[in-house]
Amino acid sequence: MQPIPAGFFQADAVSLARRLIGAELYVEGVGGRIVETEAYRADDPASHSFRGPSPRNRAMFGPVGHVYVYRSYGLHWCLNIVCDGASGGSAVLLRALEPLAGLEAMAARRGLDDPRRLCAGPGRLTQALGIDGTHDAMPIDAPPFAVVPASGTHRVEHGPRIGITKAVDEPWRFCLAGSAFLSRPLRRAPD
DNA sequence: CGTTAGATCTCCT
DNA sequence: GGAGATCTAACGT
Repeated sequence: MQPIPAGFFQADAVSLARRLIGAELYVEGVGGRIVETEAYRADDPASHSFRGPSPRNRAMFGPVGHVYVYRSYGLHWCLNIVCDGASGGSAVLLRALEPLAGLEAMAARRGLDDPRRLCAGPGRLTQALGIDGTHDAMPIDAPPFAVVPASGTHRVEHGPRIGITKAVDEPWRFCLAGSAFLSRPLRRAPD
């Protein structure tokens, strides 16, 4: 696996969210292709960082290229990559993977074996890869994590984010066009 | 197909 | 006290 280019994560959340589509993510060799992301900017009312640092979100104000892992609705974990470190508070949420390696480990952790449902959603993705709060603030370009940049050509579509109640119209959800591994179909803007 | 309730963490008012 | 970047099972159509 080739290393991540220097400065890969040194970008604003929206451009990194787009660039991560088609890249690959592995944890202890288990993972696959990133097919769905969402951008959360520092000045974004929907972002956990909007009201400043707290014990939970402190990783969002730490080094670029580290992860922010938080507990969602009391029982799920969600994985973000911190970016745009100048002022802090900006990150990309990883929402879905196309499983490529370690399918058996994922199935065991998830309690099901349908590849389409193993990593189709932020909580499912972390469960399948064995990610929890112990990973919070770790660098994503070092073990147990590994990221491989996208290669070749592919089409990226974007639309509104999911599950939020603020800034609902910002089209900062990015998906690999035609992927069968999304958490939900993309709601496209009318022509 | 669709909608709903319940799991119970972290932060804000 | 209540909302939230979620998911699952259960139930109605």
